Amino acid sequence: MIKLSGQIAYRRTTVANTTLKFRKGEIIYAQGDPATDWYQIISGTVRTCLLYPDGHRQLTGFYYSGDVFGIDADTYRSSAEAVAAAVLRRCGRGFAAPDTPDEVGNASSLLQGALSHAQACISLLGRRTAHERVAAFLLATARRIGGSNSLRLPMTRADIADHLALTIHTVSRTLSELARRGVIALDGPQSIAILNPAQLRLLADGDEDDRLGRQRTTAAALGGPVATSVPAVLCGS
Amino acid sequence: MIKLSGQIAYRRTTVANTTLKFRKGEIIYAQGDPATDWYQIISGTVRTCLLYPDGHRQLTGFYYSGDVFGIDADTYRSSAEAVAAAVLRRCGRGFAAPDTPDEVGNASSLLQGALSHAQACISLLGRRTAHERVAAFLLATARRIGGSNSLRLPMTRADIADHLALTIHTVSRTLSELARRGVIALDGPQSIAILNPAQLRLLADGDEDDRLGRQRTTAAALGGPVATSVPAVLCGS
DNA sequence: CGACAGGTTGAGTGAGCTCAAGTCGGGTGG
DNA sequence: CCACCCGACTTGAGCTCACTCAACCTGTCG
Repeated sequence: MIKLSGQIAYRRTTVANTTLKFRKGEIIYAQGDPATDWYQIISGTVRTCLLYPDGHRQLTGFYYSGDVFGIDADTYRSSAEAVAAAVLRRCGRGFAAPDTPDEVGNASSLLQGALSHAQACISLLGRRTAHERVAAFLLATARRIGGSNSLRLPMTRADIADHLALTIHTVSRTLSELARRGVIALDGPQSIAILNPAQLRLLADGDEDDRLGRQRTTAAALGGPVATSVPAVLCGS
Repeated sequence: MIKLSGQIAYRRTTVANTTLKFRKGEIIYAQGDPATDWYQIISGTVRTCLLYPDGHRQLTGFYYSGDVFGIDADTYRSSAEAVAAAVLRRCGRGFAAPDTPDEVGNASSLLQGALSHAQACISLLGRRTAHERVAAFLLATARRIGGSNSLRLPMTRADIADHLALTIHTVSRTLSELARRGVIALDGPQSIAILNPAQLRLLADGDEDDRLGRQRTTAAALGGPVATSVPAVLCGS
């Protein structure tokens, strides 16, 4: 087990901050459960997913070492499952109280983090083509867990597909094609090296000029995070 | 509900809570601006949108009378624009401070609301077909601004399309088909009556059995979360 | 070894995109 | 008042990208 040998100066919260272990695939909490606790990942990977009546699921995020998840108001809006074996710290209902200025942060910053995560998910889904989504996903994942340019994906193709609202076939095909084009290299299904980050960024931003002759006004495709000084197009009137 | 600890009890709220008017199409704040204020809608409609480098946009939400928007940590992650003429109350940077227990609520509940909004957006985008998205959008909008079963959409088809990640053509076609099927009635582009809410709900939940002979295993909709055994029956229409 | 889960790849199909008219209504000017 | 324009919307025709169906490969585990 993990020993928290004095790294935290002094813990005064008598709320049980227990350490839990989950095996691959285990459910941490289910959609609809009362949202009593939130969790911080000590090691491993966790996914949160929305389940629909028709059986399909939408993964709303992957969480890695250090991340916090399970921030919900009343009941959990999504379920959480271990993608790979995970060690978690469960923090009992402290999040609703706006103190805990130490450690991971207070209620507002936790919620901000959750909001940020949700908006990242929207960005992924808003991108339209499979190439854009996969490229954006790879970049986001690499930024989070990538050592230099290689990363080991802890999740399956099905997880990626349900995260990007694609099928596993399309995810697999798209990765294969990126590898064929030399943008990435696949060393087994889980191990990916990003050979051409710039190209991948172009793809993620919707620039597909290389694939088709389709010209877009990507002249200013420079990596400005936002800017988009908005040419003429703005909503009329 | 939420306990405020004494240490942050007081903080003067002399910040200007000003009332502002915006004309149709006017920008309230831009993506990337420092997020100093949040807003409450007194009247009118507002949309928030993410802008991508390639020019396309993802509307992350529509906000109506009483709603609050502009909750962001550091800088605005999306821009906000008036869909129709809007009167807003601007609330200066109070949101970062966990007080303001009066009026619309404190920081945590505002953030919860924003999070809830974001997750609704994810649900819309995660659903797959155009029919599902449009049906879900209509239901959500009717729940929010619908008097009984008729509603007047303040936004254009382009707004709806950018919200659902579809084209205006597909939105228009889908609405026309729903009208043709008698699920809704169109009285001009903006005025919609929901004639068959149950049917619309079925469509929104991914049940399209009525449209095609396509059988889904919806009989056991409560089955395993994944499974996908799919007994290859009746799939070749 | 066989069974099975995860992954890849090919062939064919169709939902939604693109391109292209055409309609409708409101505003403006002659 | 009508002619004209323009923006919003609708609708048709064709195409394409991602889904479906299907086969096969690979590695792991009992």
